[in-house]
Amino acid sequence: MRIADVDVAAAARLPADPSRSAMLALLLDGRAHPAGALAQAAGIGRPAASAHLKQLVGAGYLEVVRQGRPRYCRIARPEVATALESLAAIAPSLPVRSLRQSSAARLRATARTCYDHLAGPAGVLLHDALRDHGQVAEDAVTPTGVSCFDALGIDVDRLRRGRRPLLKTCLDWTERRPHLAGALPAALLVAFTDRGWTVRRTGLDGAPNGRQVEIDPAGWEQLRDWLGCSAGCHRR
Amino acid sequence: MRIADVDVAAAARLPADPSRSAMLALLLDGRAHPAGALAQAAGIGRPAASAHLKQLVGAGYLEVVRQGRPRYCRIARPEVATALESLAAIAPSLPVRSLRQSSAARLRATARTCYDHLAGPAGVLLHDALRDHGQVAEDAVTPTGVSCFDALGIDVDRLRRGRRPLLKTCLDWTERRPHLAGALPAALLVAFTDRGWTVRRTGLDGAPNGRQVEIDPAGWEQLRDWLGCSAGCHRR
DNA sequence: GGCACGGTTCGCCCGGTAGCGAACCGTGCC
DNA sequence: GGCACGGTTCGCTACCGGGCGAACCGTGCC
Repeated sequence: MRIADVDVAAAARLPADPSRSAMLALLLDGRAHPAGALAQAAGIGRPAASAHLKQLVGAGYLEVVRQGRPRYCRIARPEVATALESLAAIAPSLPVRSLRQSSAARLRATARTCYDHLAGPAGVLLHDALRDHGQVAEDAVTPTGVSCFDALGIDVDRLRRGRRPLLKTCLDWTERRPHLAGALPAALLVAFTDRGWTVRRTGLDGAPNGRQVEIDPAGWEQLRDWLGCSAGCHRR
Repeated sequence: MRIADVDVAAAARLPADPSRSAMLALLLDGRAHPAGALAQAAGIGRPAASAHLKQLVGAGYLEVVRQGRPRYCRIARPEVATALESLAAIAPSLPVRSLRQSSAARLRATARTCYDHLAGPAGVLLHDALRDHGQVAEDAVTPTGVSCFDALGIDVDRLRRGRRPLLKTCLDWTERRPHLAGALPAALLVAFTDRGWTVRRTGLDGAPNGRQVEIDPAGWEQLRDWLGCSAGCHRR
């Protein structure tokens, strides 16, 4: 491949836009993100983000994975990541970096919600702990689990009577590992929030979507304590 | 260096323009080129090329070397070349490639003129041969050289009486090695052209600058024969 | 000194394109 | 079926930025 035979300008045009490069920078973690999150990261509206993603997918930079309702995008080929990183090597440093922005990024890294239940690292940790300690087995709640959740004020039998599935395994696209969805995880998030372990946010950029969850260090410790306690429930 | 801390969009903006990427592609040979040649390669006017080069130099992509009147530009850091090559790896192939364009590139690679004398690979070859074989020594023509050039119909003594320096060593920026400039090399180019070894072109893009020189394979062979003959002049 | 040439600056035009709001669509949930 | 939500399409506006012509500048040559 000779440099004169390819259209370098076309390749550079896509990351040359600040909105697209912000999306790509977020996607450089190798994980898949929904279009809405990418729009939020770029600071633009959904229509604009949709147009950008259309271009990026059309150029073969990104690929789309369907997982439930939303569309998840991730970097399609390692060459794309390589090109972005080599561009970063000659890129000037960003002049200012707001505290709000950096704290938002840190927040996003530790906890988020998937609709109405805990996802992200905390969601995966919850999934692993409940499965390891026997409260959950094969997408079902075990008898030990019922009593353990009852201690948090959750009536598993009542949830089981509802139309919503009690428990589903959902692949977490920010962690690429499974977390738990369904009526029980939703109730667990409510229980965690009631106890102040997790706090609903109004949105990273002030938008009132209320889908973000904050776990401060103290809450994180208490949540992990409960997960350890749940192990005790099992042994008991 | 974290990807979120640098302005990837700013880095990609420069090669995203077709004119700039054409210049950069030409400069990827690692050699220095004058601004006019870069404008020609990009197919734009001098003012536009000047503005582009100003941006590329300001961003640290290129550096400027002064050599006589014109300004020569070359890639400043290897990281820039790396970034361009990694962009080329994900770039789409150019749809069409005109025969005229490719033949022009091939032509530029083998021969060109520096104002009125032979430069490029042929100019360097000429410099090396004349110096090796004793027609030229220390920017002066030797007695053996005088008789040898006389065989081509060149009156060295007459040239010596002119105001223009007979011989100067000039660093060839496309070869990064010295070639010969001055009244004698200019007369040599005329002699070569009279014999049909070299042919003046009207310009790569049809512009009537008449500065480009073509050497077809037959002419190249004859020129090399004469350079070998000039060695005989020395031994004689 | 005069000329020629490469390069630069300035002012203007114009095309490409990102952005938004509004409306629409499809899907999952209840 | 109805609702809610994520995503898309459409139409429009506005801005950024590249291109040119004209004029100017500096330098090398004669």
